[in-house]
Amino acid sequence: MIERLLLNLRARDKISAEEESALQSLFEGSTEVGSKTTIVRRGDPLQRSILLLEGFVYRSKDLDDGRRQISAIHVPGDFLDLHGFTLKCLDHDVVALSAARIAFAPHARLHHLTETSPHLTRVLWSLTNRDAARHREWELSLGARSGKGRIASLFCELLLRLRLVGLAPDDAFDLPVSQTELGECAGLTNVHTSRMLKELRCEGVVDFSDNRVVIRDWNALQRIADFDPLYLYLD
Amino acid sequence: MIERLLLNLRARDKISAEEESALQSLFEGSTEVGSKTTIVRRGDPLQRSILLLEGFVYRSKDLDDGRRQISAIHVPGDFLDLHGFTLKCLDHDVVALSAARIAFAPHARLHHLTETSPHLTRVLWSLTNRDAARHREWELSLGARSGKGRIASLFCELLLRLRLVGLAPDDAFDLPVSQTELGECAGLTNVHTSRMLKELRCEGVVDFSDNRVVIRDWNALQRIADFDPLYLYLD
DNA sequence: CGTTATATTGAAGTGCGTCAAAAAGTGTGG
DNA sequence: CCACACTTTTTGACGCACTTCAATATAACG
Repeated sequence: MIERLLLNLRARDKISAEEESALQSLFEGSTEVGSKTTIVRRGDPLQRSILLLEGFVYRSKDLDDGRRQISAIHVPGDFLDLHGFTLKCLDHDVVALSAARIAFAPHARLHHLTETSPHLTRVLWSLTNRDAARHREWELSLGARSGKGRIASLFCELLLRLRLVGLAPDDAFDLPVSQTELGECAGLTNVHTSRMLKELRCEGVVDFSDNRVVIRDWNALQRIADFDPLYLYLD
Repeated sequence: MIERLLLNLRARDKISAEEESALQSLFEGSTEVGSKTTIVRRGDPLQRSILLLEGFVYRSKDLDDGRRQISAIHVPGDFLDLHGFTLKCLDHDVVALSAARIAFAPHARLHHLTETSPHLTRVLWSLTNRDAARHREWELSLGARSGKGRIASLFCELLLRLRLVGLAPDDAFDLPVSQTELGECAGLTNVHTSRMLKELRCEGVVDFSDNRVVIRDWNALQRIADFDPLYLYLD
């Protein structure tokens, strides 16, 4: 069940067999949620953290004028709200992009883990720090990259993250987002997102259609994004 | 020496007297660094984390075309690179905005702390999670707020953070940044930053000049920013 | 087969960038 | 104290990336 989480963790740290089973026992049974379900609501008190097993999920924040910003996209093997363990509530919503399967880690068990395994505590801490690193890269995108560059950068990031958990064996992967949602990641309107995707497609760089990203020219995509994977801490 | 750090921590958690001295003993002697000094360079291997005692510091990332994005501003009492303890190196630079005084926490001591105090470990973990929450809010700013709103939002955030550590007793505070640097926080050019500041000044909302922010109409500033302090987790 | 989401395209508007020059401030050495 | 160089701020004119509005097309679905 936690294989993909382990792939994530082992990209940076050694996890022993005993530690693996300690992690395993963090979780109680898994659940299915439907597409567009709000999994965690901003401000709600939290008693558990959630691991994404299958499907795609985003974090988002809203402004009063109706504008919305997606601040992260989560792929299988990601914790959705591990930061909620120390923060007690979230400053943002967590919403399913697609149908998803999730597992719960009660905060009491996480607490017990921090009391008994300093190493695993550091490993989980590190996971939330990698979340933050991706937030910083998105700040760079939103503040400094062109529209096309933001989309290219997002595709580069997702390819590497999905490849790590075995969901992008060749240079292609499923991505169940509408162009509107993609625009909400990139700080663009759906209209402009559509235009930028068309350009990327016509230039033979990347093709996004039918909820699937097919990368045709990885070097060109990285160049357009000015992509440097250091921030993903995948070694 | 760590009074301001403690103010930060105690905004969310109880810290006992023994814990206070455990935190105290994390640090070895303090140092002065000059304005514009790069304190930590992206990619460098790290053996210690740094606490900001006095002065202002930012985190920044660059693109090849010369554009730069500041992803965070740090105020006294902030850890600059506590995330470096688990990440081993940073994905961004850490640079002094003004002359600054810093103290060092060797990673060996942080490691020891995680082995001996689960509670303090969770408390420090929480600090990095609050960093990430600010990153998310900046993503919202950069992706969805207008130029004026981004600047207003930044001023709102800094007021509350500085007030917490006693550096904004009334609705005003020192902020040693140029308009170019302010623009690099907000994803704006120095020219447009200047125009937005002029508007805010002429509307009687906030006055930024001589490296000092004077808030004239706190309600209007919050309204322009669509500011909600939940993400600062100050309770 | 209609009904509703999503994607595409066009035309026009605007917030912000770019370029350039002037004005104001800051520091240095004489 | 002034003279000088340098940085920062301000202002104007113009251009462009992206938005807005609106219509059409395409796909998804009961």
